[in-house]
This record gives sequence, C-alpha cells and structure tokens, in this order.
Amino acid sequence: MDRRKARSRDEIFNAFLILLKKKRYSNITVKDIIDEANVGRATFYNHFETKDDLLKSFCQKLFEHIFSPEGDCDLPIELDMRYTLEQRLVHIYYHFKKSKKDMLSILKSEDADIFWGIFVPYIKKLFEQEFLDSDLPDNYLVSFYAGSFIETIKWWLNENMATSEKDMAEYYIKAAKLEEK
Amino acid sequence: MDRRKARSRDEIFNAFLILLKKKRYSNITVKDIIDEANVGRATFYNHFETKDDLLKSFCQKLFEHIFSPEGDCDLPIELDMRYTLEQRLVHIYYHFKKSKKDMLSILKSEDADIFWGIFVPYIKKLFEQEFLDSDLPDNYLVSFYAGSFIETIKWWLNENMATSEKDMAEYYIKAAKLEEK
DNA sequence: AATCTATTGAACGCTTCGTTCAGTATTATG
DNA sequence: CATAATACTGAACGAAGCGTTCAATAGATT
Repeated sequence: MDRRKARSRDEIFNAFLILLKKKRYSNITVKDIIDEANVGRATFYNHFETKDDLLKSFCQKLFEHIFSPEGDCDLPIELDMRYTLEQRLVHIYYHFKKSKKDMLSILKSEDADIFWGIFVPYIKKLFEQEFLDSDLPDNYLVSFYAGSFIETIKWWLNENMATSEKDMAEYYIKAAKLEEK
Repeated sequence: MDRRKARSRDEIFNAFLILLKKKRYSNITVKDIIDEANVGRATFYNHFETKDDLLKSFCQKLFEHIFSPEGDCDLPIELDMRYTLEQRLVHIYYHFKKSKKDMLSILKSEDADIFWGIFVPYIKKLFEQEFLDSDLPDNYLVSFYAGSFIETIKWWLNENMATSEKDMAEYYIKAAKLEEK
C-alpha cells in the first residue's frame, strides 16, 4: 500500500483515539477528526465512508488485536498457554488491562454501548466451543456466558481494574460455577 | 395536567413507536415524528428537549411498566406471586412477551444497544437483593447475573420468543446453576 | 366570561454532512 | 531519472437537521 495512504489512515485513527478520550463519540465531528489528524476533508472521505465506518474499522482493529489467537502477543509464557478456559479468560483480561488507558476512555464513555455492541460477537466466539454437554440450547448458553462475561468486564472497568487478571478469571469461574469437578 | 398537553404527548409517543417499527432510531428525524404525530414543531420542543430526551422518556415509560411491582398487572394469579426468583423471572418474561410486537421491533433494531443500555439498571435492581451469601463482591455478582439475563433475553427475541416464559426461567436457573438446595 | 396555557407553522441562523474539482505533492515503476 | 499513477489539499457547494422565536389561534380551567 502507498505509504501516504497508510500514513493518513494512521493519523486518522490516532486523532480519533485522542478525541475519544476528550469527548463522547456522538459529539465528535468529522471536522474535529481532520483537524486533529492534520488531514484534508477529502482525504477523510477517501478512506472512510462515514464517521460510523471509521468507528467500525477502529473497533475491528482494536478487538482483532485482543483476540488474535497467537502472534504479536507478549504475554508472560505461563499465561500464554491458553488451553483451559481459565487461561483463555486470563488472556483476554490481560489484553484489556494492557490497553487500559485506551479501553477505559472508550468503554466507559457515554456512547460505550456502540463499542460493546461490536464487541459481543468476538466474545461469543470465545465461548462457542465450550459447554456442548448441556441439555440447554447451545446458543442459549453462548449468550448466557457472553453476557455475563461482558457485564463483569464493565464492572472491572468501573473498579478501575483493581482486581488482577487471575482473580478476575477465578471470580468468573466461581460465579458461573464452572469448577472442573 | 391540561388535556391538550397529555394528548400531544401521547401522539408523540405513539408516532415514535410507529416510526421505530419502520426505521432505526438514528435515522428518525424530528420532522418525521411531528409529521407522524400531526403536531407542530414548536409543540415537540415544548415537550422534549431533544430526540434523545424523547427516547429516554419513552424507555422509562416502557420499562417502568414492565418492572412495576404490582398494580395494573393482569398476570394469571399463579404467576403473580413473585416470591421466588423463578417466579420473578417469569414475571419479567411475561411482560416482555406481552409487549412482544413493540419489543421485537425496538430491541432487535440496529440501534438496539441504546435501548438495552437504558434497560440494564432496571435488571440490576432485580438482582440486587439476591446472592448476598457469596464471597465474591456483591456488585460483581449483580453484573454477572444482569449481563447473562439480558443477553439471554436477546437470544429469546432472536428465536421469536418461541420458548415459554416458564421454560425461560428454568433455562436461566439451570444455566446459572441456581437450583434451590 | 375571563384568564391562563398549549398549539401552530413559517422563518431564521447555525452546524454538520458528504461531494466536487482543479491544483499540488508524493510514490511506485520501468 | 523520467513518467505515470496515486494521494492529498482545501475551498466551495447544496442538502439536511437542528433548536429557537414569535405572533396568531384555539382550547382548557375556574
């Protein structure tokens, strides 16, 4: 890809993040973004169709990084073997905490619902292969666990992530009563 | 209250509901609303500060009705004694199903996140007095249960509410492993 | 009957949107 | 290096919505 294009894209993403820390999504205008990014108006619309389109790309980038199965993950080794559910949970929590400063401002904003909405499918994927031994409908359980997981992450954010990742995973498994026998 | 005022208010709420069934919230303009409601522009702004303000009032009315502890509730008697958690759950499910046609169009829309966001505090109140016997933080559990409850209601809506209220309550208690004893 | 209150709808200024275009700068390529 | 292709610029534009104002009208309340 053309260097210029990549650069502009980065600038816009960057500006968007900076603005999200200052004000809520719905109050950010395209003019705000291009001013902060030092980019022409036409350039913005050359990259993204609308502001919502930018949001979507932005979240995808953010979440894909968090949920990337391997790759550029600098997790301590013992946390990186995500075989048990607990370990996989810790992995997610870890990434959340790592992006704490970004996450906090985005996911606690007044418009946070928009972000969480985009977040849900990723979480569901996390639970999809589990819990097939129940007599409840599969999708029901996926919804059940995804919902509780997300809402407890919100709790975590509101507590300023004071609880450790390991404790969070323990909490979750205890609350959901998922102890391996 | 002046009859005229009440009437205008009703007309606006009504028009809003009709429009919500046709298009997503963010695409509804104030002009749409006043046209549908047959009401002057100034009248709208005499009642509500903004479109968001209308949404808020609208949801409050909707949810307060659902969560009203007693009163104008025509539930079959055996469902109306909401002493156990199960019975209280059934009560909520019942009201959801009763407002099915409204709920479906609103809560499955693309902007549904906005509505669910307003919905969460009500659900949390439902769980607040429960589960104080755990060694997990109280608020953590409230978040846990509220999150799973809401997400499973979404599942229910997506299945067109094919499952009965009683089964839904059973599902929930089973998934959360809340069997008494 | 007299007073108070709500509705009306056109008009206004303002903000934001998304597009266009001609001119300029940067990059990839051969 | 020369050339073609691509990207950026920024002003300008029309369209859409917003929220407000006001004088005139109609309806409630006592």
